[in-house]
Amino acid sequence: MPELPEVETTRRGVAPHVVGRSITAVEVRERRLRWPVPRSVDRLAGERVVDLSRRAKYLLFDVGSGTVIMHLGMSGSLRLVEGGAQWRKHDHISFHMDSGRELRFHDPRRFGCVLFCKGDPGKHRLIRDLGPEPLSQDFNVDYLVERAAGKTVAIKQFVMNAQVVVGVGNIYASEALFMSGIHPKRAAGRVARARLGKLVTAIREVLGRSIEMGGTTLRDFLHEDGKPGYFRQSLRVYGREDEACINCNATVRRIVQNARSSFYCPNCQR
DNA sequence: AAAACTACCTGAGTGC
DNA sequence: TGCACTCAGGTAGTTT
Repeated sequence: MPELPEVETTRRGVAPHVVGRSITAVEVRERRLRWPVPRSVDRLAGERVVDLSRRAKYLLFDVGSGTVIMHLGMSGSLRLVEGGAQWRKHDHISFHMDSGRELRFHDPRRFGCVLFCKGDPGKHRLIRDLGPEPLSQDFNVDYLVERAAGKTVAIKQFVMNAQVVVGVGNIYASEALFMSGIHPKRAAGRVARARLGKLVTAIREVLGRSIEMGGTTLRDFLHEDGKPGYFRQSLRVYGREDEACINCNATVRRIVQNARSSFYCPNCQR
């Protein structure tokens, strides 16, 4: 369940080991990810990784001739291993680097993807219609007010819509709505401007703080093992059904929206 | 056009 | 101990 902070943490952890290095070989052992891994990925041997950036939860490996577009889905992870290291169950792809190490793509549920895009990745179908990055200046109250106007969709689903803003997954949506005192079922168009402002701040804060925590607990990605879980301990409502609200002591509730659990305080969130 | 629903997948957890 | 079952969740694509 990598949310945006984990993807960013992964990017920062992996970048020093791949940017500026050449790929010497690519091994694809399991092609059946969200979409089949194209043969163009196998042919990346000899390419140099010029940059590793992120757009939404997509990792973008700029290799000069194009861009590897990677998504970790629900259960994906990247790990650097010594050359020739044992393949683990669910290791699907290995990028051999000229450092002698290998970058392994691991994804038990195979919801992730590894694609190759020639030309501008910003024009790729997966990228082109995405909303602003939550930590950018483009994501602000004026923008959100404009997008929410007249919308009857629940605010929770609205903020999880990647065409509105990227990187707000199920957990952070619950957290941000709690922090801004908005009921998850409230129609997006019926949230007052001031509270949309609070929501912008809350999303920024919760994502920003998690990225910082990821930074401080950053594994070295050479001996990565297990889940970081660096936000688990600081969740305010998510997963706390039937427990006392940390603000008012009322009982935290869980409802299901679009087949996703939403946690909220019926007293603090209206 | 917008909203609702479906498919994809495996590991963890639960109940019998 | 083991089987059968449910749940979790990102997101593109399809249906209503």
